[in-house]
Amino acid sequence: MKVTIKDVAKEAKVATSTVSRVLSNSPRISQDTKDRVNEAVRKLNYKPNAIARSLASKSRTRIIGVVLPEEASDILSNPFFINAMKGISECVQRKNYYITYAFSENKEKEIEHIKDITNINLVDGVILLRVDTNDKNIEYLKNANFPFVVIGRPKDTKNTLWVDNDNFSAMENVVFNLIEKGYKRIGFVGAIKELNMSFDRLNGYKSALEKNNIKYDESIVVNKNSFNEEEGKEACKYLLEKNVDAIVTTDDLLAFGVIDEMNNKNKEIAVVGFNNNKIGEYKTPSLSSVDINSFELGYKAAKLLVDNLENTENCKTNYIINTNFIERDSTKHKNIKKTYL
Amino acid sequence: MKVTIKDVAKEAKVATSTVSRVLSNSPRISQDTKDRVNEAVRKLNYKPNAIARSLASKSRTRIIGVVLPEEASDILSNPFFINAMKGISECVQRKNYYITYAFSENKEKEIEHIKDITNINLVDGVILLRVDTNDKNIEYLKNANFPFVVIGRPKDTKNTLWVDNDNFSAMENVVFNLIEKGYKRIGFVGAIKELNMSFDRLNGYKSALEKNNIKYDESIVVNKNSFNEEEGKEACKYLLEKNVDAIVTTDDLLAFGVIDEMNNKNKEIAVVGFNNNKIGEYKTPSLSSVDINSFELGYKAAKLLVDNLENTENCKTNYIINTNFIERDSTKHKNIKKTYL
DNA sequence: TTGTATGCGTTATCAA
DNA sequence: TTGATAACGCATACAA
Repeated sequence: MKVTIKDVAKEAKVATSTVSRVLSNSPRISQDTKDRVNEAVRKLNYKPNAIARSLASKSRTRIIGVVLPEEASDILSNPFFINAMKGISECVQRKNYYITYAFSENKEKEIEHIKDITNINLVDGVILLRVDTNDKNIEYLKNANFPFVVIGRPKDTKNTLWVDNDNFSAMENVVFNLIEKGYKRIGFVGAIKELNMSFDRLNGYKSALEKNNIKYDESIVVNKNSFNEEEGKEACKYLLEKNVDAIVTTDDLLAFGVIDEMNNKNKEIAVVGFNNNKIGEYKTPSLSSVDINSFELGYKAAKLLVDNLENTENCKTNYIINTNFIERDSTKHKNIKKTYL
Repeated sequence: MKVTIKDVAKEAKVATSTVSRVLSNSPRISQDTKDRVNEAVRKLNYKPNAIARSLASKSRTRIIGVVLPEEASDILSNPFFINAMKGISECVQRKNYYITYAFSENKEKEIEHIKDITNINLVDGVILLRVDTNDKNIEYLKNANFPFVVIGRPKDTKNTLWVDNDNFSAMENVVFNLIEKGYKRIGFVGAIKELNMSFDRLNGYKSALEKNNIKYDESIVVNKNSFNEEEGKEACKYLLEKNVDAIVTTDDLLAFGVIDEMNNKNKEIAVVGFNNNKIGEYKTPSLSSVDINSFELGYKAAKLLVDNLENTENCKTNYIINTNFIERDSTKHKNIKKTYL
């Protein structure tokens, strides 16, 4: 039979409430009883029942729900998700919390799952790994007044907990870099405009051009419907006809397609991706990419949520995570000369 | 305020116990009250509190603990883990269960985590994603008499729930295939002998040789300490000196290293990996690999556990999952002629 | 500083 | 077929 707080109380010859207080480090307690109780705890190998504890303390389960977005294919090939989850896991363990998660087939199942885990009081808070411009999940959680944090910049930045890269600057920086290297006509390939991330990266692109007195040319900006190689190929085919000498993308998968098509057509242009996917190292040429520090994004998201859960006042409400531009062969062409500048 | 069973009882003008019975589909209940209660449930949008329910029903939380093994690097590059988790997630959702997991830094933290989640009654059962020949986790769970299932073949196959590929046959099949193609001298590269998987695959290799009257040569069997490219390179360097014309490995990461070294030395031998890592498609030559159906492994593991949790009698105690040998360029050499046979 | 009593939201037991 | 009421294991307000 499981050993309960009653057994410990009996063993230490105190009341259960005293045991409870010792375990929660209540200040008003004598060293003597503290020792006796701890001794009994050790002797009986007592572990508090998490469920009962949650119930008594008003449904604090110390469980965080992680919502994985529905794009199944992404999860496989995009290192963001797995790294973000590692970051979440790391933080959560430090704080003695737990994670629950589920893969959802589609957006409906996704929100059903959120409704489920929040309604039945399974989780204390929720982490959303992605945000749409018009995010139903956020809307629901806000309405239900349920604690949550999003990775990505939400519409309402003031009343939401969020963690994000500075996607604007990250892309601006990439384009600056290319311009410095001498690239003249830089195409843009994005996907899923609805994501704020897409929006920000496009604006970073525009800004870099503007600051370098290059006219923004809508005809070399392509927006696709999803992040995959096929879409990248199509975009590249189109852009090569427009005589670009470089293509920046908002995701490595798009960039992979771009590289394939470029090789196919025997062209040599600069290509940049986002997320620093491992596969990029194996491409020919190896792909230059922006590392978004997924681990850190996850870690800080979890931290933000837990801090706010435990400390209702004066907590931070967001973090901005640094990005790193990892340069590889796809942006190192010898035929481009600095003297062009 | 949250709506509880009391509110529903009041609304439907019945006792809380009646509401509870309706919700759990108790047979002895009149259609009339059933309707009234269901109506009240809908009207108030009542959702039972999972925590309270767990407590009252003797700590059945409907949460399954998934234990990710400590090799951090693996988790990133080995599609097995993420696919297995998708399988688990899929099954668990169908059965209305939940998952909790944590990444562990090392074996000690791993078992600490298991002790934690089992002791505090957070989970009803545990899924282990990997098994050592002398597995401390299994030992602990068995001793504690806590329900669990392992992916991989445990020592005590009779008293343990387990799901595994037929690793013996999978490797035997690969080697048979190579021999049929005309390869004469096939080297073997494995890692972490302690894993039963390693043991089985090596035996499959031996068996195929034997059945083809090829003498087993220990000098072309290499066992490394971990699954990574560097180890693969070293093994390849060694084996090339032994004049092998093919190398089978127990993991794609090892095979990647083999390919790199082989290209480095400008040799052309056959190479085979395991796990069907996406990156293998991008290698030159693209890597032939054994797909172990990770999704199915995870799915069946979860199914086995839940079935046994709910149905203490006459359940299955293991599943064998099929493998598929995916042939790519690394085993299609034109200079090897069938006539050699 | 410690003990008593009550409640958290269910399910289970026992009567009715 | 239903209703009261006692667990489930712990935390906490209140009393001592």
